This record gives sequence, C-alpha cells and structure tokens, in this order.
Amino acid sequence: MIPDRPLEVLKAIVRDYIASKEPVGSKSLVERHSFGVSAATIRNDMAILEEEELIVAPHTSSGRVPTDKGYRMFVDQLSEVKPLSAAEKVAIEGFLSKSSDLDETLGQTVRLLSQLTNQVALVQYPSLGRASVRHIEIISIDEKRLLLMLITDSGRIQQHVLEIPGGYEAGDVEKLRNMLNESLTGKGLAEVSSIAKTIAQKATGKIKPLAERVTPELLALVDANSQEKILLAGTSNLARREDDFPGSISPVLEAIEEQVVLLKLISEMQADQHGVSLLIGRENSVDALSSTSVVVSGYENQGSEIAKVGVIGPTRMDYSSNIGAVRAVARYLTKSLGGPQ
Amino acid sequence: MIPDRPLEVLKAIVRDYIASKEPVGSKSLVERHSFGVSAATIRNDMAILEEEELIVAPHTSSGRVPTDKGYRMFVDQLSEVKPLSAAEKVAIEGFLSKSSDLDETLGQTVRLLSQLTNQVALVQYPSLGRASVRHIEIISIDEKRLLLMLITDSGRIQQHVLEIPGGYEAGDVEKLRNMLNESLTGKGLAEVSSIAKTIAQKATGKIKPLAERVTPELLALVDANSQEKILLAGTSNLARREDDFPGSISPVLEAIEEQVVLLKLISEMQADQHGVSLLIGRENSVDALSSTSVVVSGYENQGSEIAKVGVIGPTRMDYSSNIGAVRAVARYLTKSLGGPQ
DNA sequence: ATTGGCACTCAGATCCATTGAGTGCTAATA
DNA sequence: TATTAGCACTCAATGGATCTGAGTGCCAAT
Repeated sequence: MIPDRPLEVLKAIVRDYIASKEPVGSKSLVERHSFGVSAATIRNDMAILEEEELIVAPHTSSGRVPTDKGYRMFVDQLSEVKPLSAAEKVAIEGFLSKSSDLDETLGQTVRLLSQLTNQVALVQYPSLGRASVRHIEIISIDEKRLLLMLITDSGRIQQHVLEIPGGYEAGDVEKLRNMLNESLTGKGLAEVSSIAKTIAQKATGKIKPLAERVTPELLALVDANSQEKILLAGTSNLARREDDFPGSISPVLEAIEEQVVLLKLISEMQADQHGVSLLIGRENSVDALSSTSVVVSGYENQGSEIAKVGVIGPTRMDYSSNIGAVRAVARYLTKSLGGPQ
Repeated sequence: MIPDRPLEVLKAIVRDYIASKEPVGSKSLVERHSFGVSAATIRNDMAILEEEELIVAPHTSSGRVPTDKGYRMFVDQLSEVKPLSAAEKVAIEGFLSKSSDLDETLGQTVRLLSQLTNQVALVQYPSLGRASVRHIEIISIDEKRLLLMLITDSGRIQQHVLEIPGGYEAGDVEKLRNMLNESLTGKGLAEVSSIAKTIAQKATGKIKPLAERVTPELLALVDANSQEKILLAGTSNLARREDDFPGSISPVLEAIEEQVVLLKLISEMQADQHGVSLLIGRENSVDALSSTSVVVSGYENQGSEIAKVGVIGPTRMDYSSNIGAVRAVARYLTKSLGGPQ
C-alpha cells in the first residue's frame, strides 16, 4: 500500500500536470503546495511512486508525469467531484426542458455536454431491446404509397414509407392495421418477429398480398432501429488539444467516428461509485484511443431502456469537472426523458 | 490575357504542387513535363504568372505555389473532370439504391462521398420552402398523449409528441384532424401559418381547447423543420491533412461544425458549367476557412426541392476528382430520391 | 523569343556550446 | 528511522554559427 504523503504527492503531480502539461519536479511541487517537508523528501516519495509505476520520467532527468495507473489511482481517490456552477446548472435546465422529441433532446444534450466540458461529447441512443409495441399505424400517403409507423412504449417512433406498386384499398389497410394492433400491442419487440410472420400467413383473400408486403417492412423497422447508434458533438475540442496526442490526432478522430468501436467500448463500461464510469488511457482496448480517456454515465429513458452519455478526451483531462458534468447531464437527461411518463 | 505556354506552366505547377506539397521550381518543372523549352524560358513564364498573382514564392528564392486566383484559373480551365472508376460507380449505385427513407439516404450519401473523396463531405437537408401539405395525421399514443404528424408532398415526414394534460376524446381528435386536412391539404407550408390560426378561432365547443393546443404545435413543426440542416461526415479526413493548415486545424473544424456558417456559405453558391460550384480559399467569406475550398453541387428531391451536397477540404486538393465525385453523387442522389415519384 | 551562365538569396539542416531544471546519492542531522 | 542539505551529474531545450543546395533574376549571346 502507498503511504499517505506519497499519495498526496501523486495527487499534486496529477493536478499540476493537468494544469500545465509540464512534467512536474520536486522543487516546483514543494513551492506550489505546502507539504511541510523539503524537496529531497518529496524526491524520496516520488521514488516510491515511480517504483509503483504511478508516475514516469519522460527523460532521465526531468519532472514526472502520471501514468495511466497514476491517473486511475487519482480518480479512485477522488472522493468528491467538482460541483457544477450555478450558471452551468441553469444552462442544463434551460437546454433540456424544451423539447419532448427524443432525437432533438439527445442532439441538444450532446451539444450541451460538449460545451460544458470542452471535450468531445457522445450520447448513445437508447436500445430498443426491452421496449414493447404500443401502437402500429398505417397511413395513406397517396395512391401507391403507405406510411408504416411503429410506436414503442418508450415513446420512440420509427417510420418507413412503403411503395405499393399496384395500389391498395383503404378498407384493406384498415383491416390489416387492426389485425396488427390486436396481436402485437403490448408485445416485446423481440416477439414481433415471430408473431408478424404468422399474421402474414393467417391473412386471407384481398388482404394477403398487402400483409405480405407490410410485415417484412415492419420487421425491418424493428431490426434497423435496434441497431445501436451514437451521436457526437464537439469534435473540434479534440483538435484544440492536439499537443496532447503524440504524432497526429487524425487516427484518434478516425477511431471516434467509427461508431461500432465506440459502441463496443462504452457498452462494456460499468458504473462505479459516482454513478460514472471511466476508462483511462490504455485501459480501453482500442489502440488509436490509447491516449484518451472516456467518461460515461448511464441514463434512463422512461425508467426502462438504458443508454450511455459521456465525453472522450485526452488522458490529461480535468477528471473532476468532467465527471461532475457527465453525471449531472445524465441525471437531467433521465429526468427530462422520464418526466412525461 | 495569359498566353498559352504560361497557362500550361500554371497547370503543371498546380498539379505538381497538389501532388507534392513542395513549392515547384523551374528546373523540376522542365524535367517532369516536356515543354520543349529550357528552364530559363519557364522562369520567364513564371514571372508573368507571378505578375498576374497566379502564383507566389513563399520565400524570395524558392519554388512557386499557386494562389487562390491560380487555383481558380486552373479549375476554370479544367475542361473535363476525372471520371469515376467503374468500382466507384458500383459503390455509389450499391450504396444509394437501398433505402427509401430520406434521413437514411442522406446519411449514407454523405459517408459515401467522404470515402470517395477523402474529404469532409456535407449534405444539406432539402428545404421545406416550396413544399406543400399532403396530409396531417393525429394519432393517439395513450390517454394523455397524441402524436401529431405532418407529411409534405415531397414525402418528408415530421412528427411531434403532444402532451394533453387533461386527456381528450377520440371523436374530437377525429374531427380536428378532418378540419385540418380539409383546409390545409395542398397548401404551401408558408400558408399554413395564417390558415391554422383561423382554424383555431373557428373551432367551437369541445374541440376548441384541443385545436388551440394542437395548432401552435403544427406551426412549430413547420417552423422547426424549415430551419435548414447539414449532415457531415469524414471530419478525420481533414485532420489527416493537418500540414495543409497553417497553425492548427482546430479553428477550421470549429467553423465546419458551425452549421449556420456553412449553410450560409453553400446556399450562396451557384452552379457553374459542370453543374458544380466551387469556392476556393478566400473566395469564401469565413476567415477560419480561408485555406479550404468548397465543392458543391445541387440535387433535387422529387423534382422540386433543391439542396446541396459537396465536400470541403484544403485548397490544395485534387479538384478534378473531387468535382467528378461530387457531381456523380449529386446525380445519383437526385435519381435515387426522384425515382419513387 | 530563347538560352546558357553566373552571382546571389535564403530556408533548412547540422553542429556545438550553454543553460538550467531536475535527479540520485551520500553523509549529516533530528 | 525519517528527513535534509549538499553536490555531481544528466539531458532536453535553446540559441547561435555555419553549410548546403534548390531556386531565382538578370544579362549577354544566339
């Protein structure tokens, strides 16, 4: 175990390094913080920290820099996160209380979070996994086109325009809609697949061709949208911190734009004590992201579907405020989405 | 007017510079192209070009680099653009023929274009300006919520969930919907505003409160979505060309993320001889974008609404292939969107 | 109009000395 | 045993000084 003073030294190193981006040495450490001991003593402590691989010296004779392990210990020690300023809280409230449309809300949220943190913000669309059907609607657009809609109990709406080359009759559409609703309302999305097929088979007479045309599209709707999705904002915030990335930022930006990778990453993260979960540097498995950290928190949509919201930035980030901001935004988001329920 | 050979020299300079990013000198010019004259002669020609501000020397004694004006002359001379490879055509066809959903199609398009060009691609959502109402639908979601939908004649669909705190009666909703459709179907979106207000006034009895609740939301739908929007893809392509930007890329990325700025920019651009329109370097008025060029082309949605699609990248870009790709994608997009009509 | 020749320029690379923040170690001290 | 002062040492960064070479502009010859 690491003794007390060295731990304090670690914290100071992390904080100073985050603030200055300069490797921090024993001397500047003692003059900036009041440890009550001399630089030589600090040096001894630093030797311990180095032994434990919590810090490293970029060059033989220079200050020290936290390792991923060092950052990790730092955030784990972080008993309290920086609370948001009043102004920030107002901003959140104001931003999120406006709209009741999921798309719009998420879009605003992610922009808000990126501004709050000066990092790249991301929000995951709620998965449809556990949602169930509230209502299915078929609307006539014109003689040869129908609009098929699927409304889930979480209020999410998907739609798709259907071409019916041979046209259709209003009565048939009506009947089919009733059939679909009778058998599907209340069912989980996972069940829709099998049930919808039997409907297509059960259908008789004039309705049959229509049913055979519509049900596959319904399945496609369910499928296409159970595919997860991420919204990003503030990419330029990453670019502004170019120097925090060895070589070039472009591989980092590429990795972030690659939704699949990001999704895998954040879906594997589990919340810790603060309701927030972190991946620091190489703790994540994506090579291009080895010098970034990810801060995410879960939010709930209507108390059931859960998804993540968070930020991604250089390992050398202000963990305290970012954790605070992510947590706050996740809470307000849950509130804002769960509210109308 | 610029004589023939100097013009050829300009073209060669632009091409070489685009390929190498090195200022190009008279000597390397004569050995790479067969002008049939000596370096000294080329130098004389270069003096003319410099006189016309088509090229500049970064330092007193170094090769020359095209100015914005030089690039402009280059592209204006460009009689034929590089055609797409067969593979690229197949990629476009395959990509775009899949979906009939506007959102999805545009999303795929922009990703496709960014891959094709290795630039940041952008696509503008079709404006609703000249669209008219095809149908208005109000669907019951649950006891206290309605879903209001607006379908335009271009097949675009907007929706919004409405809270009705006091609940509602199905019959009233039915009546209101009929009223709305009778008076609004076929009308231009611009007219909706005034008409909807009179409906709210004309409504009597039980329907009145409902009408007063619904019509403002209908207007909001029209409003919120006549607000233009841009979709971006391939931001990392810009980062990969960091060295093409003096200082840092981050202001460039910021400007690009600022939708309003971009929208203004591209909406002012008019197609030229190739059906494609360019802004080169400082030809655009946004300071942060002074070392980028924008290549856009218009596409049509259902033969009526028009919007733009294109790429943005460093001034030192391969204009020929980018123009080709943008033009091709715009055409396929028009085809793909206009097809179902 | 074109060309060979030539003096000139200047950014960039290379080399070298200097500087100074920071270290590790040792011996003295509390 | 923990702390500290002292000191020799290291090495990245800084700032000349010098060298190199691609490239120019100009002039006289063709």
